[in-house]
Amino acid sequence: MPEDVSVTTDRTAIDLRKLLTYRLARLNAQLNSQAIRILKRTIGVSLTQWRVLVVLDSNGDMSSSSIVRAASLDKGQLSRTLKPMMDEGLIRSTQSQADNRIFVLSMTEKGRALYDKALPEMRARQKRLLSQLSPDECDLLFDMLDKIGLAADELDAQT
Amino acid sequence: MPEDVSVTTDRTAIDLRKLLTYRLARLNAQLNSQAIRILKRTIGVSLTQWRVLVVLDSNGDMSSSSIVRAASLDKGQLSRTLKPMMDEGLIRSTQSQADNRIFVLSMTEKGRALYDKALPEMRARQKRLLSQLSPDECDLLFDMLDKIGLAADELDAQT
DNA sequence: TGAAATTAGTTGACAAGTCAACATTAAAGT
DNA sequence: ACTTTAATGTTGACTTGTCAACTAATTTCA
Repeated sequence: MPEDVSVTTDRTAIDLRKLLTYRLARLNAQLNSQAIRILKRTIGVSLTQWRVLVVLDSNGDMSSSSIVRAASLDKGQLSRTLKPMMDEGLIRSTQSQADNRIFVLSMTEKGRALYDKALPEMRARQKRLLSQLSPDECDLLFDMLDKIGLAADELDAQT
Repeated sequence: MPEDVSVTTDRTAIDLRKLLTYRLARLNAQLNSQAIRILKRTIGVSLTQWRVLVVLDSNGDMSSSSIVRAASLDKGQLSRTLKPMMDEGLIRSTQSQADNRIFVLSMTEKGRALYDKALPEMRARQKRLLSQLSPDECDLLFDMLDKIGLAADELDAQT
């Protein structure tokens, strides 16, 4: 393996690793690709498709726009995600009688079967990822993520 | 504002908010778009371009592949990122005499000027994002991010 | 030395994420 | 009632991220 070609002495990546946003981006990319790999292998759905199923399972039948709000997805992205899911019979859409703009989405039996098939591994993974943290640390982590998000909101508000 | 159309009672987003990977994805997206907005407004560079400048500043002149390693970027993505930066004179590339495959990249005066212009706001932002955390909590946060990343590595290794 | 393996960097192909325009329908305000 | 405003969901355009193929240069090692 050849030496890194650095004109200065090598302070490699020290600074970057102290940058919160960079660290989060890296970790997120790592976790994303892991989830994508697992989902592809076990039930052949995309991560976004999986998140739709999670939302439908935890919130019950709901409209596109409700999913957009619940999962903070882009509505265009969601619209395009749903199409193949309906084609493959994972979800079903029924137009609301009360509001003709709205289509209520629900999991089909096939959708639920796939969901249930991948759920154990996905749950185990979440647990495993947090396994090196004490329950207290875990709570604190979620707290801190909240605080950081709020701090970001405030920054936006000021500008 | 119309009511959410949910057939079941509304357990909205409770489950999703407890999912680590989902939370990280959300926060990351939020921070990303904030950084992109700031960089566009202040000096008109993309986030990836900015990260290249950060790496070059902290590590000194270095090759593409060193940047790839330091910042965990895709080498294709980096190659395409560098092109417009050279066109606009933010960085300069010199072929290594020792190894003809390697082009050593360095910031130009113009590149450094832009970097210095945005740096205060970007630094202030990082600080601000962490301002609601005590120094201890902050250290713990980085620790936990490390642990989660390692746990993910182990999961990958087992499969 | 010289064949095989490795590395640097570019390019193409494609998936995922973001933003804005649009038609349709419903809600709000006068 | 009716004009204005806002919400739903689809689509197009564009950016970013990811993976793999490829050429050229270098290293490894028999």
